[in-house]
Amino acid sequence: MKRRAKVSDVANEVGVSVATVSRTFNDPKAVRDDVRARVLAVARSLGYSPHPAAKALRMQRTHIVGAVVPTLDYAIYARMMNKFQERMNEAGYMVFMLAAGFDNSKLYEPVHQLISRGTDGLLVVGKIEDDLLLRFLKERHIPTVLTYSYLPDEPFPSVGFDNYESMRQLIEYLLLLGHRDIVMISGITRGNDRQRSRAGAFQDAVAKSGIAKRCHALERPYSLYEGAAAMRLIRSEYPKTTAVMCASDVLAFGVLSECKKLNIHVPNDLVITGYDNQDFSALLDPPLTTVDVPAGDMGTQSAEALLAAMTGSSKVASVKLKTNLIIRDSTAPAHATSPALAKDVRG
Amino acid sequence: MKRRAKVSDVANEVGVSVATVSRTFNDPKAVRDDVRARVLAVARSLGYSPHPAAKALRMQRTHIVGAVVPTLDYAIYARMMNKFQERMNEAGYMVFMLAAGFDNSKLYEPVHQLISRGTDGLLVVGKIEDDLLLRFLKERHIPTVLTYSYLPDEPFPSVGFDNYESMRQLIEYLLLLGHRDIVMISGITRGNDRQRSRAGAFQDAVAKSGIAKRCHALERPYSLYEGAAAMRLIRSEYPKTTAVMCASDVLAFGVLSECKKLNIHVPNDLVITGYDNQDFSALLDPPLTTVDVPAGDMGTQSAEALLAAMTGSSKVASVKLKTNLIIRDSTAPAHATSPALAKDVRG
DNA sequence: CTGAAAGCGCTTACAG
DNA sequence: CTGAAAGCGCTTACAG
Repeated sequence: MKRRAKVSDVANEVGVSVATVSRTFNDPKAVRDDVRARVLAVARSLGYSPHPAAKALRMQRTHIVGAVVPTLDYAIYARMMNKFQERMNEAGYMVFMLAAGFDNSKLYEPVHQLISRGTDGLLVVGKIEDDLLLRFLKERHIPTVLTYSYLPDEPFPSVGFDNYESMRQLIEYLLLLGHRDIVMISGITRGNDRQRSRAGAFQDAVAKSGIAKRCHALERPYSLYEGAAAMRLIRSEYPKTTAVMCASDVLAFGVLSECKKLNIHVPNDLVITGYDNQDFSALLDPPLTTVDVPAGDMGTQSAEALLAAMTGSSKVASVKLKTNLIIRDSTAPAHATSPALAKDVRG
Repeated sequence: MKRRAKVSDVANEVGVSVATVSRTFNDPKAVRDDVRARVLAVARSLGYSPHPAAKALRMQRTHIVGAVVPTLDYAIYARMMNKFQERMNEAGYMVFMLAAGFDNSKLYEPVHQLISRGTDGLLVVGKIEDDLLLRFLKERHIPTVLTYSYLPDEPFPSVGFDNYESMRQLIEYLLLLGHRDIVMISGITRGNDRQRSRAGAFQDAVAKSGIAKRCHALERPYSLYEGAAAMRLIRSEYPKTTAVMCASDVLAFGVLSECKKLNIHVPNDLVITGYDNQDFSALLDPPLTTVDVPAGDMGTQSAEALLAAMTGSSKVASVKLKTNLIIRDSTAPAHATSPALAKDVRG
């Protein structure tokens, strides 16, 4: 079994001190050109790379960051994390991903463990609603960036979009199309600021329009089957409903598939909207009106922000990303509205 | 800023040596009951946890493992990794995930880097087809487990299923239904033993049935749009096709959505099959015949195998997991076949 | 049952 | 430009 090469192995073979070997890598211009060249050559031939634990111990930096996401089993997070990792790797960092569930009020235990294992920085999806964790991060001065939501008033910089505003726009569009009996299916709002913002946008808009009594809000876990089940409930409990707004494309997919079973025609009998603009959404039948979310961008820019926070000099600014309302046939104004109106909204 | 507590902080406050503090955690019965209690209490109040880098340096074990998956952006891998992580965390390990693409012949560079960063063990999706990496893992004696494919002849233990056999069964079923003009759309086979096995099962089966000339195989990256595009090609190039077999549900979803656009009725005009049994597959219209893959199980059992490989005593046995043929309406024998025949195949 | 001391592999202030 | 030495925080063989 071949032992891992260490600085002293390289130093011995070249005939210099370990200090010189170390400098070759960490402060190259401090060592004479020909010596550096010889060290590099030997290091290469021995397959030397610095022992990460030794380096981390000495430098008090692990070059590891933690990323707290609700789950990996959701395309948007997966895509975001792919990009985040890519950028962090480029910068010499490794990323520990922690799938911690959707409730950010119970983050202390898992995240504390993550940090105890040694991380230089932290990325968290959404607002941290766990005071214990908030205090811990502050005390220990852990560089932290929030992502997914744009949260200018939080104690940490954030890279994300405006969940409230994007949902509000979508609702305005449905109101413009003439819908007044609307049901929203959001995700579980406890410990989840994104879902709360989206559900809140709905409540506010229907209240403002004086149609709160005709509208209803449901909370369901993200899943196709929950979407389908919710649709059955809507059909029996709120039969006058003309529009179902889902806070995720996955829920909308479930609703749509149930409509097919129930022989409810979309969009003629019922209009459906989603959120996320997943790949499949354009290929559903009918294609889904939804909100496009810049997952990849968010990953890259979150990495940028975290790197800045870790170098630590100046305060890192939050970044507000744009969403796009994508109007497709699942809300096509079948009879109710004129093409002119639809065009007006699109523009 | 609160400094992180270390052994000497605890030792000082309790009035014992660092050795005793260390023993309290690593060899509790070697320290007197009352002393241990006092140490524990102080450690707790100081929020002490051993510095991971120091511990790793001293023990020459990081308690970190690497997991090499093609991408996180695929439900099956995500679900598998969720379970793998869960089990590894329980056992005191952290998991570094590396999204390394689908071509396992180009794994050396990224995996070498991963290992240089310090990992006690390695999980790899599929067969490693990179000789450089194979040699490196052997030389350094890195405990390694392969997953996804059951590979009894590889130099490392594997936890997975039989891609060839499961696809063969599906083809037999289509042949039994009377299909003779069949197109398979597989993923890219280069550096991917799973796709090669599935494509190989197809080639062998149609050759054996003497219908190779009437059948065709396409290779496409995993994506909805590639599936849709492939369907357009099938329609124009192979118009006699009565069955399209896809090596993933995602491709099948794309094919199905294109059929809808082209006014091809499934299953009456064309029969479609997938592979993976993703959540959405049962909710497509029509629901998709596919192969159910035990993603969660695979994750847990891979963790078990890797833990065993790292304790290292005995040789770890490979585990063969079962797949299930799930027959749904996308292959409903519309006119061609009798219910009796279908029943026969299901049983 | 307990403590003093060595050493894991690295980096860097200090002296030359 | 280079080297000897200290020290990052831990664990454990050794001595008592």
